[in-house]
Amino acid sequence: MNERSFINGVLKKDRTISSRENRNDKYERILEAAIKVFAEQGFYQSTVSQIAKEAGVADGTIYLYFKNKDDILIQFFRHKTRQAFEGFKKAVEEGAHALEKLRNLIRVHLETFQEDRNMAVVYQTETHQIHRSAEAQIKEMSKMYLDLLSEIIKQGQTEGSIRKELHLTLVRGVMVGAIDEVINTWLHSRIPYDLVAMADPLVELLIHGVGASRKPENPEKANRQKGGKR
Amino acid sequence: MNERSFINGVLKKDRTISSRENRNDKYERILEAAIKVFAEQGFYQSTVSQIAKEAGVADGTIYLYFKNKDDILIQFFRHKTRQAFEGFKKAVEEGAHALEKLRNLIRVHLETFQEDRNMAVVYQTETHQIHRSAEAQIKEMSKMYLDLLSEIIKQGQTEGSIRKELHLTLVRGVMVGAIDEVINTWLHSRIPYDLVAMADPLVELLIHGVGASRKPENPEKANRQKGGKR
Amino acid sequence: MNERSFINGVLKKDRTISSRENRNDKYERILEAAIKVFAEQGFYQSTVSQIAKEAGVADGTIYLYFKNKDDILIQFFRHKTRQAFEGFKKAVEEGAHALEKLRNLIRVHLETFQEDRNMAVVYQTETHQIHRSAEAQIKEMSKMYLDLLSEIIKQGQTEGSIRKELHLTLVRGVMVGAIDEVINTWLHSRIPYDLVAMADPLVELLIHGVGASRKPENPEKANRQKGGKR
Amino acid sequence: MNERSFINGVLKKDRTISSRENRNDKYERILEAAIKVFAEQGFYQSTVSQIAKEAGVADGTIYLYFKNKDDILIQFFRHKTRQAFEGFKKAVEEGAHALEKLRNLIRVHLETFQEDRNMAVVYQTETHQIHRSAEAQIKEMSKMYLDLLSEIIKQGQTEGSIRKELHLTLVRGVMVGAIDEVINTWLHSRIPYDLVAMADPLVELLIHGVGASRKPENPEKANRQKGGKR
DNA sequence: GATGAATGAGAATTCATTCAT
DNA sequence: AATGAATGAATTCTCATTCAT
Repeated sequence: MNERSFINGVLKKDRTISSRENRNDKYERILEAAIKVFAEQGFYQSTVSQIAKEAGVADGTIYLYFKNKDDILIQFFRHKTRQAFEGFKKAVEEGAHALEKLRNLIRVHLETFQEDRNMAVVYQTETHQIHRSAEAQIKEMSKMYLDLLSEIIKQGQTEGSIRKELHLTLVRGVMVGAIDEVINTWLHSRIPYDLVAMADPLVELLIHGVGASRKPENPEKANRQKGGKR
Repeated sequence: MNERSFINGVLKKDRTISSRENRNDKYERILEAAIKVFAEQGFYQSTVSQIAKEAGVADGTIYLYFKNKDDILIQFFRHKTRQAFEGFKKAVEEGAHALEKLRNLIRVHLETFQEDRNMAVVYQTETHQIHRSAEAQIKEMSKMYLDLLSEIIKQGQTEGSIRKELHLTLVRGVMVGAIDEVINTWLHSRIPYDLVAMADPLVELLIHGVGASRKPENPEKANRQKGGKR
Repeated sequence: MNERSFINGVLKKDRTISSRENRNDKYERILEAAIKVFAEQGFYQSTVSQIAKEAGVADGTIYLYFKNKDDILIQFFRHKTRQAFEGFKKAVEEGAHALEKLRNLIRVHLETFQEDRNMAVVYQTETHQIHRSAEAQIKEMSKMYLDLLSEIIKQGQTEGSIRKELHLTLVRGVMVGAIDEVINTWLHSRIPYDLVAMADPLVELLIHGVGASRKPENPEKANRQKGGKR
Repeated sequence: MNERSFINGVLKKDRTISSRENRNDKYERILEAAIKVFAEQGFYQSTVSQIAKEAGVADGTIYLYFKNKDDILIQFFRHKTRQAFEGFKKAVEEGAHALEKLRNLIRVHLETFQEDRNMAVVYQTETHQIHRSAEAQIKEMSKMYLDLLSEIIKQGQTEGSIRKELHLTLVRGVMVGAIDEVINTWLHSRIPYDLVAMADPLVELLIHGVGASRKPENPEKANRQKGGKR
């Protein structure tokens, strides 16, 4: 940090931060409250009043920070989620090869969702809705995640750790679905357990499959897939 | 019974059947209309009036066949879905060994959802939403599917086609998630393609995994995690 | 009864009665059912369907015998009630002098209402409503009763058994109100008792008042009323 | 506190009061409007929209002050009516002996109802209707009034101004009924007259009865009642 | 005459959003 | 900026009445 940026830092702190932090603070508070309420009741069954109450602000105050109710969900995907994804990206970058990257990704993903259960619920719930105002954000988010995975898979195929003949989209789908469902199972489980502990077994499963033998048990099928004779 | 009354009898029968069929017909018509509307707009954004219009009946008629709006969703899960699951069950029974059963299950599942896109959308969407009233049905449905899968997996482990050391819940979760996501991808895809064609590659992937290497070089470790250094 | 009318009677019985009685029968059944339902829930909270069910007929059948829901109430006042009043009139006629007539009236009134509790409830409840379609009937009914009383009172004043200086309307009002309230008390009482037994004490009270002393306890007031020293 | 903030303080106070008054004001306004509408059309034939219009507020505003339509009626009995009854109680307390108390009660009662005709109509009408939700309030109200009367009657019997042998419930019933009917007659009369003027004649009538002679005109009856030979 | 499915007008109630303070 | 009372459009649901069978 050079002098300049140091001063800026101080000044910012002095001047703006207090008010900006207040602003941010209220924005965050409302967003957090909304996520909690959404997680408990679902988006459509939640009312703006409930969110306001949970956030400790007046109903009208919500509209100083969000355009409307839909906008809260949009911002959730834009900020909360994007923020999470920055973490994902970083974790991936820290992996040396594809499989390590995959493992890192899944680990942080599970960690992040375990740490913020409400976020996890809202994410899992509202992501499956179509035809909504937050659609664009969801798609964008989804794309970010898929792109992240795509890169890993492609790298794995280049490196030889992932079978080259597999169709990218399918592999990606299986991975996404599997991760999703592991989280869902955890969310709906009556008895609490450590979600992150599922990361490594999950990765192992994705890589080696459930099959007991490496050889396709069924030659015809294997031919059909052209994935068999290895 | 003279000829006259015999004819009357027949006519009456005709009338009765047609009217009974009408009744059934209307129930089905409304349910089908509702599914269409739900698929297009989501449950909460759909109005009873829209459903009535789509079904070609008056608003009040809906309430002759369904207790309230929620009940329509409940009946969807109770009837439409249960019906589909009967098909799943039969397909599974027709399989000789575990892997064949799995393949059969996934095939009919994809077939069924491909054939009734609206049903697929509503199923995928509303299953992930919070529906206090339909919760019981969704849980029951979900359980049926999971039980079906559990049986297959256990059989596979007995038969030796599925690794014995894998945790049932995790395997099941990965399978369910993968299938779900394959359907979701298909539903959201802009370019239409044959969903059923995904069945065999999907099964292959689930069984053999994405990994290129034959065996986990270190069985125990591989299972646990640390399966990387090969 | 001459021969002619005897034959008529028989014929009527033979020919018409069966169908007319059926007709009458259903009319009565519906009316009775309606009164029961009205008594239990009040006019506005009762539905035509409930009445139909109680009467054991289809909803639509109601409209073959009554113009609409309001009409049922109107007919209640027109028939059930008029019928009761015929009995009242007869009882009054059987009295020799005014006080006996009064006693007779009150006795039959209480008897009739005790015998048909539902009728009593509906009568007491719906009579106090204003602004309804049955208004005309209620007024007519009410007038009949008031006229009956008026005649008795006037006769009593002529006979010397009722103070001449009392205002007819007031006396009538007090009598009507007192009877009404005695019935109401009985209707709302948790412990059942014989309503008719109240008749004589009630009459006694109306005639002699609650006061213990012969003379008005308060001369001035007595003067004001000119009803005191007798 | 400087002058400025002092002024602000005052202003705030002003504002607060005015706003609090507004709040109260609106509650009262809606309640008053509702009573007017109920008086004109009866509870069940009145719509919330009509009340809102009469009160000059939006439909939704009603629900800021009342839980639902029923609640308006409940509050009517809880507030408007209780308020009236406080006045009754006070008037009774001001009477020296039983008969004076009775006269006072009846006078204020008639006064109060004459002054607020709508209240009188709603009271007389809805008290006799079946209102599941308002039942408790009506009962409570009714009990207050009956208790007031009971005390007076018992005192009168102690004092010797009311015949000891009379049954409390009957006496009370006759009084309540008579008062009720006097009010009803006034409410339904086409030609307007002074209701309060009925108070004294009514009391006189209740005390001395309608009978011209103090002696029971009919010995048997008198014996039966055991109210005769005094 | 009898039925009861169908209708649709009408009512209560909710709630996102606005705006005066 | 913050408030929260007020709004009124929108939605669900009921039920008297009709009418084809």
